[in-house]
Amino acid sequence: MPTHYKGCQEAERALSAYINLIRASDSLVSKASTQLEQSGMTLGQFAVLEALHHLGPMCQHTLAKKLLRSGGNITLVVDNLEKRGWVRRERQKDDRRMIQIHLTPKGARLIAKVFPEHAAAITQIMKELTEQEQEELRRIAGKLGHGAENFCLERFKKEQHHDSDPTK
Amino acid sequence: MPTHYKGCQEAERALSAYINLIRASDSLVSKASTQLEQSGMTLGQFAVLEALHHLGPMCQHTLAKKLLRSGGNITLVVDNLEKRGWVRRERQKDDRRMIQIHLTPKGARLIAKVFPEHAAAITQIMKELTEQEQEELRRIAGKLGHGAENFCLERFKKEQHHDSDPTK
DNA sequence: CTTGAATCATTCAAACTCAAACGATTGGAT
DNA sequence: ATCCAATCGTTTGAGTTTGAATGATTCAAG
Repeated sequence: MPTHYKGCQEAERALSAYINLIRASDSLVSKASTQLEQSGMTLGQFAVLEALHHLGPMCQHTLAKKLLRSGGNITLVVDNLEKRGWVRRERQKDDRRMIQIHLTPKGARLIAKVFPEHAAAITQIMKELTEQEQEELRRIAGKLGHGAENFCLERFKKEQHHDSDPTK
Repeated sequence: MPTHYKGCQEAERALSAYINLIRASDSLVSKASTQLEQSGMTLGQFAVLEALHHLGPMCQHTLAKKLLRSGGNITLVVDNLEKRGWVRRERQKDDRRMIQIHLTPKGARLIAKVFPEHAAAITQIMKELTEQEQEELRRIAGKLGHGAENFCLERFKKEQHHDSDPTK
């Protein structure tokens, strides 16, 4: 019996989980991106629109933290969203360093239509797992991505359970 | 009670799992990349070296399929690995369309040193989960990334348990 | 043998991402 | 009031990835 048998088992278990996790994520991101392309938007653009939709206007720095992206990245995504007329920049009066990003009516209509579609697509894909497996996946993956707050879900629940009023 | 309550619950469960999965994956990839940077290589470069290390020489097309990357991407990664003297291209005689990628002795020494380090780092990160959680994660994520074969793990196990002979 | 489809690698343009450098603005310390 | 550090958004350069176009090679059908 090799002296390092236990370490072996441990590494096997960890690496198996690691690889399967990343492959599953890649697979899902790929499917989600394809689905969103039909609506003419990027996954990154969707993420920004969704954050604004569920959390209201916010500055780019906050967006970057929420979405775990670099500031430069947010600048680019917001640029593209602005070109399409889905968001607008609004310099804050009290602190002119910040720029609040607002959904335009056009952008609000779009995300209000696309989000349920996207949610339905994800829900459909997740049907490959049982309810218990989904719960377990949520719990276990949550432990690994610890810093991550489920910001969008919090609001999503409220919105669905007792229709939140859209008047900011 | 809203009529769509059940669909709601379903979507909540699916989206929670989806988001946590992607965040966990991002977090792990980020940590893994940082760890590999110390060895002076990219995650993509590591993946290619690791595949060659555990599966032996293969052509770029096979690499692309194994690693779920585009052909153009593999060309670039192999270019960079070749510049560093870690792999060499060898045109096949029987089918001159294919180019087999071989580890150079230098590359073989490198991956033989780096892989255990990287495996140890992943193992360490995964300690945030219990053994049972790792098993569950492997199983559940495996269902989602279904097309994905655990090619490297298969060989990794053999190698560790009864030192496979390196003579191709 | 010749033609045409299929396979494989390369190249190129486009998009996305990050990190670092930069300029503008703010707020606190002196 | 002035200076200095911190914060915020933008720009730039480098790296990664994809998909489409291209060229080389193989194989099978006629």
